[in-house]
Amino acid sequence: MTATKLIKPTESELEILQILWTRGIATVREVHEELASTKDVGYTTTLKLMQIMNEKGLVKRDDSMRTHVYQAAVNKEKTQKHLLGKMIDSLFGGSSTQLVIQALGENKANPEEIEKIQALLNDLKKQ
Amino acid sequence: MTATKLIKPTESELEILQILWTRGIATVREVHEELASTKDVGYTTTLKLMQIMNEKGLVKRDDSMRTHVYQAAVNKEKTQKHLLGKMIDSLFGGSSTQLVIQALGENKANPEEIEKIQALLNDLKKQ
DNA sequence: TTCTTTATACGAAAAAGGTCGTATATTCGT
DNA sequence: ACGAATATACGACCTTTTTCGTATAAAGAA
Repeated sequence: MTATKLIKPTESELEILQILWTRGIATVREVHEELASTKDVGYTTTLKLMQIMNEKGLVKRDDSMRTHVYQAAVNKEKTQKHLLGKMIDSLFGGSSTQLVIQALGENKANPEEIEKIQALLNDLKKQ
Repeated sequence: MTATKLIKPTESELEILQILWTRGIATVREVHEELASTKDVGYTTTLKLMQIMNEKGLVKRDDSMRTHVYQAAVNKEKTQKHLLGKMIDSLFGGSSTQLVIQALGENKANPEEIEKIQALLNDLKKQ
């Protein structure tokens, strides 16, 4: 199965993608240790998950060595945008602004990032 | 099972909640017709789903009549915030600002709503 | 009244996700 | 060389979610 576009990663798959996006490349062992520091899970579970992700095309792997080396095969920003879009549709009636308001409402954003958002908004207004 | 707090509704449950949040109250038939306009699903499927949601405490129903009348039992904004928080953690490394930037980046926000967001940001900065 | 339509209840099975045990192969240390 | 450690493959199983068929009761039409 070759993922041409727009697969929705599951929760567990997302955890693994996070790690791969950060590290660039990693072995199953490395991914697993990082996962295991947070939650209680067996090594073969992580292995199996990554094998499935490979079949789905979410990750690529170099299996020329005994220890396979994995990397993400899907783009981080694209994936974020895709999932975000789904959430906007299913939870916010299609209004991204509504989501933004909600996100800003509760959470603590630091001043520096607020500046960044304001600059972005100014750009949007000009168009 | 009485849902005091923080259940994560499934995709399908969210679709139904959407409808109930919009309409206020609705029968299974009404919910089903609205669902069926979008996707291909049987009546008893919708019924079952709503029965389960009732058990979970996601909806309440008045069954004093032969045709039961349902309404959402969970608050819309709370649910949005909850799910949003999960997504921020799992997809944006805990940074709500990152999510906001991503959401604003792609999508078309109308000028009026941009104003609203800017006002909100100004408030945040003052604190 | 009797047939048809429309409700709910309920069980069961299909689908999807996640978990792990076990088999087997390779590498490493001594 | 050989036992221990470490790798992948793979099947099986358990939950949760989604789907629907069938039974049964109430209401409506004729």
